[in-house]
Amino acid sequence: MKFADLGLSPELLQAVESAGYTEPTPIQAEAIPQVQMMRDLIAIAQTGTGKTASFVLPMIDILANGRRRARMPRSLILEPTRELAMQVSENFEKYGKNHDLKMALLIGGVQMGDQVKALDEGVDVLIATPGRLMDLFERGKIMLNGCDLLVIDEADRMLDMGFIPDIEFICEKLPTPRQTLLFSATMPPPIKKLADKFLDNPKRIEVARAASANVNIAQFKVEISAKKKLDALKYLLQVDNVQTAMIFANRKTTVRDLNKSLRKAGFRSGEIHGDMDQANRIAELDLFKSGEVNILVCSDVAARGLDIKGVSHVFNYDTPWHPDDYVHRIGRTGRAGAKGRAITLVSPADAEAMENVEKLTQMKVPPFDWASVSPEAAEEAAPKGRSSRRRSEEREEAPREEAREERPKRERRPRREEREEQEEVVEAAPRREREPRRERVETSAREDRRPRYADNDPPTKPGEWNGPMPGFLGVGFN
DNA sequence: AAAAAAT
Repeated sequence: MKFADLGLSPELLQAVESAGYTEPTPIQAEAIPQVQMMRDLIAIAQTGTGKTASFVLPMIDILANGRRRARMPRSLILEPTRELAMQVSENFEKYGKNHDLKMALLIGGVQMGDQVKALDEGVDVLIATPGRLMDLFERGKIMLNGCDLLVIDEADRMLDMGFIPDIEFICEKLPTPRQTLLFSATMPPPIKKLADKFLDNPKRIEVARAASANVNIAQFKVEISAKKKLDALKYLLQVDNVQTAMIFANRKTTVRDLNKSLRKAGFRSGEIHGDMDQANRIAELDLFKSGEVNILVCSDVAARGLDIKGVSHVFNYDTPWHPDDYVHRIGRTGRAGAKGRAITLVSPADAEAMENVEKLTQMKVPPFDWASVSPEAAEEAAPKGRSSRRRSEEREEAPREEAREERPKRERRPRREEREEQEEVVEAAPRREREPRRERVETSAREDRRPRYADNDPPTKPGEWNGPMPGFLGVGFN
């Protein structure tokens, strides 16, 4: 099957080809003909399956016929987050470059002026997050009665975020008959209900089982105490051939603190979470995409759908509360057939969440194989000032005492305490020692952002390895 | 328990 077999217009095919694609993904091959036939569609698909192009491509051809009118958009795409909306608009630009189509990106956190101006001039497609769309609608800036093609993307995520009432409100303002396409990774009952109410005899397609993890992603866990997570992470960032990594944490405060610590330690890291203003979110994402920053510390704002090329690693600094999010997070790597690695730091507080992840994915995540670390890399990354031999002796003799000595004396506010301890560890390493590592990461990131072990890395299987992790990290939860 | 989304 080739894109050329799908009955897309020559202009569109040219754009697809110049973007470097010749073969549609399974969801594209299934969905595109349905959209072309103007059928309603329920597509159950994970992100990273080529879902976006499966509606963007046929929409471009549909919208090529007909004319836009002021304030009356002809089609609407709803996205749960601003970043996803931006990404879809980039897709429209890429694939619509040979067409005279106008779009408006309606998201919060940015000035309304340009959005209103675009609406006044008339657009073919609106790409929006619900909040800003509702806002503009209530201000009388948009008429939705000419909008007879609707895409609800990431419907289950919209549900999680409490957008269903907004979506129902919007659907009621749209004309009938119209064509409605609904994309969702899962089909919880409220989404089913939404589909029954607003879709007409939809064709249902399903490409990958929900929560099935990509075989190109090698997954590992590191069981470790909460206070050693930072050390373990910094160590892994150096010894696991990390080119480009996204590091997820459960809390925005953790994201901030972690990025600070990593930068202090000389890593080129950035951060993204929902408390940052939109300009900063965009700027950080751009730095990461350009490679200027090769480590992005993120909240779950970045867990779903973001398609960034060449992410070699996903780290879960915390195990996500909701097991679905685990699948989404690790799906930021191993994209488009590339191999990726996903490493989750599991403290006792994370243990239950990890069990839920393993239940959901029906797979045991194997322990990280410390024996796979090359001795040179291990030596370079280990804390300075002690020989590796001495470290292993310490591990045998008195790991707990050592940990206790370093601990600040306050006992009553454990969260503060943990943070202070992290800072201390960072300060302990002499500045001079950190420089070479920085150089090394920079050059490798510029040359090739994809992981190097593409061929010899085995897919994840329940691991047999039960050996020790480096002495300074201790073993297991201790 | 968190995060996201309009101001």
